[in-house]
Amino acid sequence: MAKPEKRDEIVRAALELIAEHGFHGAPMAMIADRAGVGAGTIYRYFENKDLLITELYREVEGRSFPAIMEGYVPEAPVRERFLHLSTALLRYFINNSLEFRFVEQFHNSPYGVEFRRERLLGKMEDRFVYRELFESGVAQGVVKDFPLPVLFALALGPILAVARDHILGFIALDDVLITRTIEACWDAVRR
Amino acid sequence: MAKPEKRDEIVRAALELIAEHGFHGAPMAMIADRAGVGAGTIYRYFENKDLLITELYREVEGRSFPAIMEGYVPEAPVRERFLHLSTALLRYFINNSLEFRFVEQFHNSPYGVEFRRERLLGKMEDRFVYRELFESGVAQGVVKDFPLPVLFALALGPILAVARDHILGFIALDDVLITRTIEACWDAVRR
Amino acid sequence: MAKPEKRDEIVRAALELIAEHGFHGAPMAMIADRAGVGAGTIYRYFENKDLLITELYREVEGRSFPAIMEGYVPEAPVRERFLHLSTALLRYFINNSLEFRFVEQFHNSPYGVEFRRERLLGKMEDRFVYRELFESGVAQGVVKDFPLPVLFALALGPILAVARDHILGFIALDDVLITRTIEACWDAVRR
Amino acid sequence: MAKPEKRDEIVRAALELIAEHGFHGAPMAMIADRAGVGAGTIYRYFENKDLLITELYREVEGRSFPAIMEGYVPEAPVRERFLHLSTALLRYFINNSLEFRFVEQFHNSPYGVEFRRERLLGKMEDRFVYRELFESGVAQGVVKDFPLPVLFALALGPILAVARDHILGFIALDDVLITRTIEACWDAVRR
DNA sequence: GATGAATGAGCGTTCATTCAT
DNA sequence: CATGAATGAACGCTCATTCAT
Repeated sequence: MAKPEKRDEIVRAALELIAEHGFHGAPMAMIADRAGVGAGTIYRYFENKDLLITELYREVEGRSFPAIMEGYVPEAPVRERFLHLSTALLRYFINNSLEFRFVEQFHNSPYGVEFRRERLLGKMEDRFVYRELFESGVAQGVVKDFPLPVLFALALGPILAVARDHILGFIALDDVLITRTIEACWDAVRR
Repeated sequence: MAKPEKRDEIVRAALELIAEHGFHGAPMAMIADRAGVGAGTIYRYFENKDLLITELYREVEGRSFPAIMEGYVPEAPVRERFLHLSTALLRYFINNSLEFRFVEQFHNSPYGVEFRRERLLGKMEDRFVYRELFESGVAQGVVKDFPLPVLFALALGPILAVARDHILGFIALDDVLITRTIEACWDAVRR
Repeated sequence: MAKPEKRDEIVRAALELIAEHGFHGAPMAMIADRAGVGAGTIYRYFENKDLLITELYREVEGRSFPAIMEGYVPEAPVRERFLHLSTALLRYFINNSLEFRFVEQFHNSPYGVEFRRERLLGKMEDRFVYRELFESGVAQGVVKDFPLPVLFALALGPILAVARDHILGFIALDDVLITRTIEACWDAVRR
Repeated sequence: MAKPEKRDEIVRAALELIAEHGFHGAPMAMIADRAGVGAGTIYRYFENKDLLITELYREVEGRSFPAIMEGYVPEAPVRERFLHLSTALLRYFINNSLEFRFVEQFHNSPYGVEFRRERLLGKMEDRFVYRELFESGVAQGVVKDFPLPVLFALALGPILAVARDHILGFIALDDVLITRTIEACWDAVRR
């Protein structure tokens, strides 16, 4: 087994275990086991558990970006672009529930606090598109004039909530419901 | 120190420590210490740590109910009632950040999963008012016809998000911003 | 078993194991085992392994003092006093080989370095008597005018060496040989 | 890089690291690194770490021999020869502090015990000269009639002690002090 | 009823050694 | 021959839980 494959196996195993059982339920030995790797091997790729988790987070965070940018038309009207991004994001969460649950775990953990600010300021890739979108929306007078974090809350808060509920089996989001939900989010941010 | 006082001290200490440092940062010995109680004493009131935490959760969950019900007029129009409840809830979170942070921690933890269903079904006190409100709103045609979890997501998702951001110091919610944010949430759910 | 007894058992077990097998050969679990105590119990008495070892050292270092001071006559001539102290010290080492070997291990270890200075400056109890003795000896012109560390080296270097050899079974020190050896040490320091 | 050079690099690296940081601070990987060699390569030259260290010891022990023999006159009087050897040895220790510190570490470690006997019996090169010297000294009646280990202790114990103190910076040995110290050692062994 | 000393399973991490390349 | 990635046993340490007092 070549080098990058082992790293990937470790990352995948950590993602799975943390998504399924939380940070408590993912000891290094268990991650190693699930990755088909010796316990010490993890430390060849990651200095310690904290760094494994934060690197995993960065990796996972980046993965949604291409998904939401596919078919994105920067010249389209703000509303269209909002609907596109948000629909794609919700779909991505639903179709990648491991990633979604890991990220949720991460955000509500000691690790996540330091990452919050950069997310709020729209410094991460996917947030950055949203940021630009909101800023031009506000400038054009089609989006309510709120501080960025409030707009993020209005747009993404419900998306995260319904994604969570869907993944846990409390609702079944189909195409129609997704579309309507995203449109309701638009109602929240639009002027 | 009489019996119920000890129990209360333990609960208070656990709330504080978990809110401030997360579940990791709140060993039983530390909780006992902060409560001014012997380590073994906790086990006279709570069978084990899990039960301490879930009981603490139930208690904390119930506390917001009186706060949001104060001045609530069941006969008022749906919109008015929604604005009242949501504003009161957001204010409660902001003014009781320990409780808020604990509940957030709880929801994103192995403990929280089993509690989600009853929340989603509006079985907890405060959710129950919301549930009735949404149901009558839908019946009257003033609220979008969504499954309950989606309405909860649209209404409460942003509230939780802005409360979090406020408590962490990323935004400063004043009366005006609170009102406008809640009105935006109404835009999301109203027809 | 009452509290101080457990602490003493731990200290004794650590002393034995380190004396017999060196620092490598004395894992915490083994110390706990030999002390008849749970592994975690050690940490109720000592914050960590380093502190267990340095506290053990301080304790052991102090033990030789009463032994060498017994029958010490501060008014006696320098030579007499030197012979008394050194003989008593060598006897103490021989009769307490665990302590001796532990201290030897300690001095030649990362732990020991910081303690060396205070020993050299005669700041420890037993060294302090020697220091006074040498200083008055130099003042009276009966001891060679050397820096203190050199006098310590001349007096104690051979004592440590023969104690080591005796304990390891390479020589058999009897009363006559002890006396003659100490007198030879006096020859080294006397004018 | 040819074979013997690699071996030398490994030996040098091990010497440096152990002298500087002790046995704890010299993992095989670090030795390999410092030697500019792969970790596995060490095992082509040394069966395991213990053997690397003991071989290193034998090598280092031998190095002082030429230094002390330079200018040694076997026909000179015992006193002269003693002063020559001991002065040269002390100087060697001071000028080769890495070797000195390694050897000290070694002696006070599980490794060192088995080597003590042959040293005490004067079976190693440099000890052998001393042994002969002492034996002829005793025969001539100019050296005290002690068992060999006691004579070694009286002569070398102080030398090791002052070398240690000098290297650690607690005293500054200059030519005068060296000479006087060695003469004091002679006082200890001479009749 | 209350205590807190004692416990030991389980954690994250290190490192001497092996072996496929 | 040389490599260095991989290994896993063993380490120091934590903490939920128990139980003698």
